Amino acid sequence: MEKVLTISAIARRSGVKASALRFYEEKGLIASERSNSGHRRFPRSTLRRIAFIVFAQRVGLSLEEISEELDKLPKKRTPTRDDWDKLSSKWLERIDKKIAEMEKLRVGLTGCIGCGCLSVDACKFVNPDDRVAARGPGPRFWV
Amino acid sequence: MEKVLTISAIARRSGVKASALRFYEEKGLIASERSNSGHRRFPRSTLRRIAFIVFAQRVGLSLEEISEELDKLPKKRTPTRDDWDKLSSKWLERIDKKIAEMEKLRVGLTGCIGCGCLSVDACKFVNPDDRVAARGPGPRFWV
DNA sequence: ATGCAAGTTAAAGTGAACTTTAAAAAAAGA
DNA sequence: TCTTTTTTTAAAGTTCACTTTAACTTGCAT
Repeated sequence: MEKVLTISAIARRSGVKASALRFYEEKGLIASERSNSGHRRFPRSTLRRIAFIVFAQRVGLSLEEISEELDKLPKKRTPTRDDWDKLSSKWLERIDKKIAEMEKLRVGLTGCIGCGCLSVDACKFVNPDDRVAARGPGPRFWV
Repeated sequence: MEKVLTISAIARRSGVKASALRFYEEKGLIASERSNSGHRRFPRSTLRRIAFIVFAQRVGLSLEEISEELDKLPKKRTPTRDDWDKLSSKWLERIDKKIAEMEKLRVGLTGCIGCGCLSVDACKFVNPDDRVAARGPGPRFWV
């Protein structure tokens, strides 16, 4: 069991492509030392970090948000299970919020089918006020 | 109450920007006649169509999927409430699937906190097999 | 020694869903 | 009539999360 891992070893064990790992490093989400020849050497703890990233993405966090979360981990020592647990607690909120939103859509949909109100004027689920405002250019996401 | 609406009227009533409406028309999601001078004139039924689009997006359908759904509407006559209801039934499935996925993440998260297994090797929620394969370049989405 | 796999970088490309820009024409209000 | 607002088009720009490409250097096995 090696102490450090190459990029392909990390990729194989995490299921995240090497190109994505380089991208994450560029964004500061993970870090590596270099071998004499300049090749990346990742500490084993990187695997847990990547697990966090992947899970957080599924929960709906953007890489920027994930980055902010990861910045809360202690820098001087290897994060303990407790450190990780603290970050994850935020996910429950997020997950519950997502579930709640879907439930709301579900109720809205049933309601709209029931009353036939699927129109911009009447249906509060398609109402502008109910949607998030676009921030800047690019795709608009409906939280 | 006018029979046809200008693009700004549609934008105001739907909360969807004129630029997005033009984009939707380009993609064939909505259609318009033209005035003598070449200005768009949308039939009132466009509002309902846009309501459908916005709602469907919140449920998680892509514009392409939405386009396919809209193509199922009758072309010869104005769609009835029944026509719309048929399309919406697909949403319930989709919503329930989304809710189920979040519940799964929730259970997984609780489990991972409980057993401290948030690692790539042990946790089935961050396991590669559990994730969708990337199809082509671009962002990867975890269904 | 030779050859191939694996690693490096910077820069450009990708896909979705739009937005912005620019230049010109038409409609509406004072 | 004059001015302001609205609308038109085509083309280029934007964001996110990566991937691909190209040109090169290293590592490892034969």
